[in-house]
Amino acid sequence: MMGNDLDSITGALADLTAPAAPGLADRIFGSWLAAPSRLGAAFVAFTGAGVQFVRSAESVRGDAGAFAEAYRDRFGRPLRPADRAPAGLLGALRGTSAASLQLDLRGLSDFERDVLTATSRIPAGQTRPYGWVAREAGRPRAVRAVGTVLARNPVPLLVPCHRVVRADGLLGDYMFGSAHKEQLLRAEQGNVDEVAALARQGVHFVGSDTTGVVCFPTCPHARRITLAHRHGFRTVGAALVSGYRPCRYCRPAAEVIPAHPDAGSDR
DNA sequence: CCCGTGACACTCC
DNA sequence: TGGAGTGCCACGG
Repeated sequence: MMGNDLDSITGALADLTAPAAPGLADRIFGSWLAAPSRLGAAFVAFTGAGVQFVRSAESVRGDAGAFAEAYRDRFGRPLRPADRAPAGLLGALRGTSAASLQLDLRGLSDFERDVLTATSRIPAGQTRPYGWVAREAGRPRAVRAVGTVLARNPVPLLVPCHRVVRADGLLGDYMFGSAHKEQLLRAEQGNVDEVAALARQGVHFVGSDTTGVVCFPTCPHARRITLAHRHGFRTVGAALVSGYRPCRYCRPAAEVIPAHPDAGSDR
């Protein structure tokens, strides 16, 4: 923690000089600062309710003005320099402590929030396909819409959209470029090369014949299956047919298989 | 309100 | 086997 007496004093003074409700100031402007992240310097905008907007400095050519302009385009308010960072922000940007950081996601649609929430549940170093996020968000067929939402993720790095990948094993696109997507996954100890090698063989799921559980290849359970007991599958269905059940941790398939054959002629 | 637009997925040759 | 074609859904103009 970085608290000290000076911080306490200046914080108390700020409270005295700014007696208005924080919600009022939030309606007039947002606060911004620059901070180190796993993608180099990053610009961060926030309100009293939490972090609202994050962009790598590189993506705006290191121009804080361009960042503020992008913020204004999106949130309709100007930015003002902050004197201190929200609790937990620096650790979260660094990827060391992802917990206890408040996000201000007001203004997003329910669908967008659900997509970001599902995405934030993907552990570091692991990946899930877009279809998985769609299912976890409660709209199993809104796969393309998930991509649209993530392309506009207001808080990349904090909501780890770089962990959402294509079902065919390719990493897919990324707001800051797919090279950075790969870089982030490697930094998180993701088994990027192993997954790619499996995908080239048509394997997208891995099961253990001792536990009868089938996982995504990035699942920690999958990664500790010894070679002798490891079986690859192209689809979850193929694994189920072989008597495997989906891992309850990485959930490569819905617990209850929907399988409503004729649901096309509704309404 | 219709239409075009995607960080996708699945099916066929 | 992989690339084109088609289906998909949420949004914005």
